[in-house]
Amino acid sequence: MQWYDSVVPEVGNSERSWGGASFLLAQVGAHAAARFKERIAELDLAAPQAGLLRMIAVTPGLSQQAYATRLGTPPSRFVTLVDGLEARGLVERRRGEPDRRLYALHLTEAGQQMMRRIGAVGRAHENALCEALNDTERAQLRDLLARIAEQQELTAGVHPGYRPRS
Amino acid sequence: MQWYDSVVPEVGNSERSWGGASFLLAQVGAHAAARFKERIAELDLAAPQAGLLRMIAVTPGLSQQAYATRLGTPPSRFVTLVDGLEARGLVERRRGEPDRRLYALHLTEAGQQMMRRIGAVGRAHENALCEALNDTERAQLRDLLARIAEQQELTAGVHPGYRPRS
DNA sequence: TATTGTTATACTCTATAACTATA
DNA sequence: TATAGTTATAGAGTATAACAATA
Repeated sequence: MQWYDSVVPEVGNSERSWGGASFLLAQVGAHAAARFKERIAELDLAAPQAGLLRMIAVTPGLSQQAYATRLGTPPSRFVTLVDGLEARGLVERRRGEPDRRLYALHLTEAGQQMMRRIGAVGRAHENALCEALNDTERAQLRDLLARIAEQQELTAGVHPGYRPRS
Repeated sequence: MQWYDSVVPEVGNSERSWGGASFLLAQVGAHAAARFKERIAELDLAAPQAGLLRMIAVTPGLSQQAYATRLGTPPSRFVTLVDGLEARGLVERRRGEPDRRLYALHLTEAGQQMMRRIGAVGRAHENALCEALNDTERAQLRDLLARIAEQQELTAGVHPGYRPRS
């Protein structure tokens, strides 16, 4: 008998679906996101900002449109996101050459420093979240989740929260 | 080399934290929630409504306050949630006896029928989401997630989305 | 005329706090 | 005076669509 079975011993199959992998995934996933949001807020960042910083760090110099397309974000929302990072001096808009319609995005020095702090936050978060599992089990979990992600055609490193909700 | 490693081969440790279990959990968890939202929308329900219906099905007859406390939801939001379900004839408010300040919540006949349809949706959702895994692996995944949930002190069957965001 | 980026606006969801009724 | 539930209102976050600049 598992923990997630024990609480609803008397109900039928329909209610029991809450003990399935899909509900646990949504539940624990939302918990993970909430805890990360708390930690990243201490750097005065929102989670989507941290995700964008990381994407720029990994693949710098693309146009705003290119990043927005990769993330699945509507342009107007993406502009707001970049505005916040640029106002804090973490990201730089460099006018396109020769096509002056586009802006290539780059991390500033401060932005690269921020990425290192985000990395530290991420590692602390990972450890706190997986405290119940040993190293072998964590690897097992990563493997199972990665296989689901691949089969569901999720893009590595891109959180679905960037996509429109409708 | 895993799928989630292969995409960012050249970057440092800070950016690599996106391949950790915690990011995969948030990512796949958000995906699971989004897919469930789509499916449940075909029954003209929002996900939080389905979760509340299920809680009432499992433990009927409590006061609104009791449910709201269990879910961690502010009273005003809870009222809105119940209003929607009552207007559709899925949930019934029964005036408290003898304390006429409370309303005990029960599923109507239509509400119980709806729970069966939700159960079918949930099973289809589970199968689609876990298509990449065989039965043994699904059990493994449930076990790992349930251990994290327990250590993180999550309440079984209660999605963190009911809690205030601040 | 098409494309990149921006701004204006409206909509959805939710939290805070004031309010009503019962105790 | 305290508690259960409700209503009013404001705020955050986000999408739609119109717009300006450049090609």
